[in-house]
Amino acid sequence: MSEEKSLNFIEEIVEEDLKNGKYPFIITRFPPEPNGYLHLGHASSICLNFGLTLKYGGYTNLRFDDTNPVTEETEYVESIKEDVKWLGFEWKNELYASDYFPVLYQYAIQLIKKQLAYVDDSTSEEIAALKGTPTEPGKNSSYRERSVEENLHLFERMKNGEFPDGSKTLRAKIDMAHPNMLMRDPVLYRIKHAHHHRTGDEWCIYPMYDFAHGQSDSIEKVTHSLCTLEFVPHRELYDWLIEQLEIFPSKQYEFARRNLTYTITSKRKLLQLVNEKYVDGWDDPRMTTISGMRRRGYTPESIRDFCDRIGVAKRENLVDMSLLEYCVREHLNKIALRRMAVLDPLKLTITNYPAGQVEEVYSENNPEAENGGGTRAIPFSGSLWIEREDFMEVPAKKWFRLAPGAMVRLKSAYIIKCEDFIKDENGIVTEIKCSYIPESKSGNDTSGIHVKGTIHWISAAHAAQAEVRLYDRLFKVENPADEGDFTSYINTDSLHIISNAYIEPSLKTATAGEKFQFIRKGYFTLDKNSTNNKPVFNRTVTLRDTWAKESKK
RNA sequence: UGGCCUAUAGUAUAAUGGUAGUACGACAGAUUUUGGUUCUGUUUGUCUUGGUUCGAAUCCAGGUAGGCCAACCA
Repeated sequence: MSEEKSLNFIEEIVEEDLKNGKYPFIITRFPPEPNGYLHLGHASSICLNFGLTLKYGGYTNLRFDDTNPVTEETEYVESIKEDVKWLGFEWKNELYASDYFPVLYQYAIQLIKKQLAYVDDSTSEEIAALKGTPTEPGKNSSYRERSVEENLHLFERMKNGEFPDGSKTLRAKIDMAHPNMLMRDPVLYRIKHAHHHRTGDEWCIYPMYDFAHGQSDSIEKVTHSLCTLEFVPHRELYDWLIEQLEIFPSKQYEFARRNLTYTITSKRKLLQLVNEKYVDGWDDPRMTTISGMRRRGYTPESIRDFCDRIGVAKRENLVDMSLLEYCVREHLNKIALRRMAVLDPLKLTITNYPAGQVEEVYSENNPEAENGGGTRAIPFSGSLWIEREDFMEVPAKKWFRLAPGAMVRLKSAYIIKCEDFIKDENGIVTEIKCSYIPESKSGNDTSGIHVKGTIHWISAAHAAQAEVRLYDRLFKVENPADEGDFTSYINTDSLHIISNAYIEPSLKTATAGEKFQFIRKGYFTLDKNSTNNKPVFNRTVTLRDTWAKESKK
């Protein structure tokens, strides 16, 4: 069991830093901006950051990067905390970049005094115009050479609320001809007379990401500050600010964000789906948000396993959804209780079963568990519901379910033979008539008959009703974020509601979030929309279906 | 006419100058009272051209392809 798993490039850096004594232990942080719900991409980052300190010793902070009051809300803070906890991780400290506003303000004053920052009266258009382009150098702002005293004075007045939004900024004084656009006198502070979710109206100037993130890392003595690839060009500025401020040298390392086929992992786009009502809220089970996946029936274990399997690297990627499905099936197969549910009912009558007779049959709760996870009693009678798709009037090749004259076993009960079937005037089959073999009862079958097919069923008189929600992929194309308007790729058929499925009686006492395998149909969980009269089940994922493949040939 | 990042089966990820491996997928078979699970097998790969070396996926150089950078977003 001691096989060595190879290290990803970040683990290699950490091991090296630990080995040569650069740090006695490591500190990481997970730094979400509270402007949306967490999604699968964040899960990857969470597993990385927390996983690292769990593995190597140290701790991880949860730090909200709340420097832009206009997009941030307490609701998001709460959902983020819930999701991180649910995924199974514990942060050392709950922190906010906004806690550092006073320190950050002092840092800015330090820069001004070192003549490394200045107050600029340019409009954002003017700043953009002087910025140059990636291939042409920018030009100095005419406010660039203000004196230290004047800058200090103006910056204080900015803080005091003497200027309207957008009228002034504090900029770092670096190099307008720098090949890295981010080094061309980046804006450090902007004026926003906006209410902040934590500091209220205390501040009307707010630091930009670049003047908050690295400094927050440094204040917390974060050793390894992990972020995604689009921040690579920011690293130079990150290091420059830390160096000029002469503060703890946190180091930034970048990894590639994960993309998943047939979905999007962009907070902005997910917000759009919510706002434009393509889905029913952030926790819609079709969303790859953590809360959506939780509601859909995914387990934290399966998500962590997925993140572990896809690993961490620096190249562009588009991970196959089938891997995620594999992970959740693997876990659910071990833990989900087996139950029977008929989603598309067809009446079946056993003609030689004593009229009015009811008996109990026993079925194991989980064949993967020890002793089958125990058994439960299921009422059986001569009048049943079966799945419509389990009968074929003209059987296909290799078909081994019900067909005229064919035999199948009713799961955990008897072997039956199809004797006849009834159609209505439209040619729709309305009822199957079968005979059963009394000696074939599960557990003490003395019939000597072997059948290939086993189907699930529900006794009509004992059936409970449920709503079942079947989900399909939200997008029709593998990479909806690739080009064009992603909303044009939305699969308009991603939710199929079955309002009157039949479920076995034991399912009536299911509790929210409980995991089930509806035999032969897939994994399901009880939705929060359930009522006492009508449970609602979400399909997490189907079972692998080799027959579906076979029948397409 | 810039800077930076990246390139290994269909997908994701190893191999850290010395036998190109693993997982998912696909395909075939065995087992099965779930066409599930489990088990076995098969399949497919180092972007390109040079160079260094006894030996290169790995080091070097030039190409090519993809990505990121011109918010008072993060």
